[in-house]
Amino acid sequence: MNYETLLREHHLKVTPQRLGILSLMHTMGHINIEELYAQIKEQFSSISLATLYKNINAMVENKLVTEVKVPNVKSKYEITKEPHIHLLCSACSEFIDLDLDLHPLLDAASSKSHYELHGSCIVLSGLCEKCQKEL
Amino acid sequence: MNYETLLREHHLKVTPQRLGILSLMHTMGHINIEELYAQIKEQFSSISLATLYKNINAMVENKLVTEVKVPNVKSKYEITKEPHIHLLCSACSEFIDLDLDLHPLLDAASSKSHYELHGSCIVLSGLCEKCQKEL
DNA sequence: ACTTAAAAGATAATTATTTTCCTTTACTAA
DNA sequence: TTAGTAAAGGAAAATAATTATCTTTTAAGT
Repeated sequence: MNYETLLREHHLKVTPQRLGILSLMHTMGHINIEELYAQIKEQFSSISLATLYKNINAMVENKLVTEVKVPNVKSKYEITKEPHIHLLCSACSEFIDLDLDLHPLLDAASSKSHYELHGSCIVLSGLCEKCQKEL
Repeated sequence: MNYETLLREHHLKVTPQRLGILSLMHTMGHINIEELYAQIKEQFSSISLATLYKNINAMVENKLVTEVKVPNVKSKYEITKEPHIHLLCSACSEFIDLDLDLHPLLDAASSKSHYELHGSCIVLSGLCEKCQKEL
């Protein structure tokens, strides 16, 4: 993925900090501000938290980045991709992404057999494969 | 609805403040802390915001109340009911509730013809009937 | 290179939420 | 019904999260 053109396409100036943020977001998948700040500081030791917020906000406004809000977990951010479902593992708080063609999943959710509906939001909580095995 | 038994069933002490909160939540539907505080103060002029938070949190933990988190809008709370979809009107920020049998809606969302997918969360944004007509 | 608008960084300010501590109240069981 | 107790309420302070302000630096077009 070319982050430089990605920024340009979204009418955002290209800066080293922004390239770093996008690169991290890409490799880490869903990431929250805290984690992102800890990581980015290894590259840009003097980066300000305000800068991070300003950039994230700018990117979210331009829909380059998407904010994922779910109950009990800090907002996570990801580079915008095709519409999809975030299945939240209730054990390790990792997301598993599923595409929108989720009819069997929805059925499972409403019957509460395998997946638990987390709150009344349609974001579903369940155990990821990793955690499933550890039970 | 009997709020007293509702509280007892969820192992929460019955207090006038809690009855007031539940009553407001029931009549107002989805409501955020700010609105709730403004309303509840008319009944309990000396109620503390901390009390409100403590009660909401207790009720959410006991799943008596559900928190609905969506992008760009303050968290709203509702008395827990059957799993359902919150369709957020992008004009007036009201919710329209839909049951989980939403296959045609999902199709519409993914084709982006009628409903707009809001972020990557499956909570959908669109115009409610009221706003739809005003366009 | 020069110019300019925007971004970065530091810090302060705001806003949102939680904690603390003391008083009051709901519930239990005698 | 009332005495005891654990929990709830209220006020204020503390903490956490986010945004605004201001000055310096930098990206990008001429």
